[in-house]
Amino acid sequence: MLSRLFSEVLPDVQRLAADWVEDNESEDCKAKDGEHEPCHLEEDDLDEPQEGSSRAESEMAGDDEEDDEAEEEECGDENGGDKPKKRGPKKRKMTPARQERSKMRRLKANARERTRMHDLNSALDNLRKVVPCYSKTQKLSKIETLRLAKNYILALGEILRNGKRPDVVTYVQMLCKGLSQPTTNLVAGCLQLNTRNFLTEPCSDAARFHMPSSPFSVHPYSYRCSRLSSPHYQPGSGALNLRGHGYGSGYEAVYPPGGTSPDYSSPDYEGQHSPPVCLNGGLSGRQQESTETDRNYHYSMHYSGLTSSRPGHSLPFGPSGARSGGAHSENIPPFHDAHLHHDRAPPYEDLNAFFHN
DNA sequence: TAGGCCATCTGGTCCT
DNA sequence: AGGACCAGATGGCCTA
Repeated sequence: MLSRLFSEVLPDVQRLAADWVEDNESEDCKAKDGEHEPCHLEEDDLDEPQEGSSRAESEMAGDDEEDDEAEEEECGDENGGDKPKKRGPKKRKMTPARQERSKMRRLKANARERTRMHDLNSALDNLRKVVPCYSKTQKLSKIETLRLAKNYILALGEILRNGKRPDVVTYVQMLCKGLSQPTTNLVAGCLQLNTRNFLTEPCSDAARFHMPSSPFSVHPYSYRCSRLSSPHYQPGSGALNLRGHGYGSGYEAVYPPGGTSPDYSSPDYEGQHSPPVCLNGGLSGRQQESTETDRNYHYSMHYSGLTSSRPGHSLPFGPSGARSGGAHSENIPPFHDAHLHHDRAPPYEDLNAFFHN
């Protein structure tokens, strides 16, 4: 069943990411070697960089009529002196008509290229929607989308192979492998929301906010609980350093046992925007921590809002921070904006069931 | 202000 | 010949 599930849900992901899987290593090497080598323009190209006498234009102008013959003769005569003859296609004089045609061809080619890139971006958008942690406004970059998709496929494949749900930390590690620190925090933040009940006994709140189509149960407080009550969380430090306590010892170091609900009336809760985890161990003390912190906080917040938008699901606070008297950061996009992709496609229910076996 | 990301233009190459 | 694909160059925008 799961095989069918993946074949239905992930063909696009697989198709798009397959190349990435294959080329990942080579691309990294390419990047190290400096992939933006300046192109070596030939002297002829430098003469008229816009539309004058580039070699390609000369070649593209091959659809000209009879007058070309005479022009070619001229070109040949130019080299008839002491200088050795130039090899390669002979240059043709750019008549106004030829220039016009060349310009039109170029414009058409540009339009095609634009369309092609738009299609590619559209496909990438579709890919963003099926990988974990999707947001309309705070989109993953192209490269990070591909990396995450690759990891996601590998992780799902691993699940299929083993036939059992993975350890959450391992799962997160697999997803975040090779991702940049901001993306790692982003994904971890999203996943952490959903992994709360993966690890702890469901409480009444968890039952209330359970999302049936998510691979993990959702506890809207999970992120906040961990940040507020974890002994390892320090306001302003920016990170709960999972690595510092060892992955092996587990998530519970991050999530305090019992999962006590935070005191939402406490002013301490306000403004503590710390990233959920530090999977790569590189966030603490970095300059970026505050921004990534905010970003992750936004994601978690929106996700909570998403759950609240479901019929029969209520939230103690709204997307606009109703709990804090309606104060709402301007930077926070609409609450329904960010969510886990598992919240959409019916096949994910199967996956959800799989994770909750 | 530097760096990252992106869209676009452009020319080269390959394929039909 | 024309289209698809690719990669380099460039400039704009955004963020730390």
